[in-house]
Amino acid sequence: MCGRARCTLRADDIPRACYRNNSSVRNLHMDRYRPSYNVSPGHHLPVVRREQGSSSSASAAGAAAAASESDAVVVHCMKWGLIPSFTKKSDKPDHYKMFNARSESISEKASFRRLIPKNRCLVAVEGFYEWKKDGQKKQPYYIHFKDGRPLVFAALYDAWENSEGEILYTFTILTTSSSSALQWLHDRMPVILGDKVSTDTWLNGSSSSKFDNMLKPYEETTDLVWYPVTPAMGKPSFDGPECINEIKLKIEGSNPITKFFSTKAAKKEESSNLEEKNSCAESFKTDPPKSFKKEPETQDNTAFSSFTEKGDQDSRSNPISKFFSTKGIKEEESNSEEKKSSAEYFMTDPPKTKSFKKEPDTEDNKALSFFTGKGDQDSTSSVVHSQDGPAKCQLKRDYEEFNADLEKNNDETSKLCSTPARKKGNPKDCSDKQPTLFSYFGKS
DNA sequence: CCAGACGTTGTT
DNA sequence: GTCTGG
DNA sequence: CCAGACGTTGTT
DNA sequence: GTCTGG
Repeated sequence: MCGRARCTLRADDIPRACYRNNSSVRNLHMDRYRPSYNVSPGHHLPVVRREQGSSSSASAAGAAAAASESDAVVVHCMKWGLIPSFTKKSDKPDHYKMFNARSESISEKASFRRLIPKNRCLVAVEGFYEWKKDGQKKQPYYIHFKDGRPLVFAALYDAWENSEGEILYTFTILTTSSSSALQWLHDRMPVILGDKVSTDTWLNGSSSSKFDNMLKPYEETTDLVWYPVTPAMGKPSFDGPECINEIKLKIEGSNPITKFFSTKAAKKEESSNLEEKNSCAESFKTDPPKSFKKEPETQDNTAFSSFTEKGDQDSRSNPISKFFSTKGIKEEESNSEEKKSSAEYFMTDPPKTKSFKKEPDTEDNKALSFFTGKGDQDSTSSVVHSQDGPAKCQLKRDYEEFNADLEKNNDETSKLCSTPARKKGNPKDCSDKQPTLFSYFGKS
């Protein structure tokens, strides 16, 4: 499923995130956008949809753009949680009813089928959250791309006129079965479109035969990663960078001896687990050894400071054993060496923890500070750092610089902007396996 | 014909 | 709006 | 999705 | 457990 996400992207970065590199872009209702580390249904998010009015007038000022109408898109801020247009005006909109749409059945469901021809859109986010159940306990994980590039979800939107005559735009995110790598966490995941071709196919209203084969679990096992985060973010009002701070999971057994053995067992198991390929694995792969040899980091707790509450940190009950139960596929041997140490770096937390806490909605200024992507970028890329070493570090730097440039050049062109064409290799190559900045910024 | 539904997730 | 059920 | 409430009478 | 609220 997908019921919670992080979107702190700058408005200006959204078209690019959705591979709309050349098209002219118009913004709509973007003043309603509030970047957040904890977005849930009922909140606004920017989506990218085709400029729908008759194609002709699209270029309000698109002189220079000269983009073909067919390429014109709108970054339109809508509420997450579909409210079909046929909803009775008297009804109170329930955004939690249809915040997801099973991709396998959108062509059969009355509420979604009607949207397929002309109401497709894309949703870009930095990552999303998924809860792993452990009996009564639920441990949230943050899932994102290793290189920090935004995820692009396939979505459908609709417009509904409420009793006050206002038109409410809402959208639903398509889901599919989980990739083999994420199966252990959850059986459903959002449909992730990983390259320009697929986003084009989805946006351009191609027939079912064309798109149904891309509404599939994202299986590029090397670029999606994850790690456990504070259970405190389960509270919808808990917002800020601390939502994505990696935490350590506590081992269940209290007996040291038990711990010892379970840890060993864990290492063995993990290493052979398929999950291992994803840096995700490192989250727990490294945990057992860490908690074993080191102290639990009280730092975690400090991260919570922003949200009063009591000891949410009791997440310690998370049994490592749960990982063993995963039906991972056996594969390679352990190489936990480097990965292990890597996890250590994660704990360095994002700078602006303080500024964000509480009242994330206050004003745009605050939001803008996030757009710069300075602080939070670190935590995200830490994974990159640890996993892939120098090479990826470079990427990260490039990415940041790129963003910096963007900020300088595009800040004032939010209304209508067209990005210069950047000829690059075909996007498909890049998006596979080892996504690079080229794959992200490149265009066909 | 009219009336009523139109959804997903998770859990059991 | 559109489809299903009665 | 998760979090949090889950109630009435009577009095001020 | 179940429903409401965010």
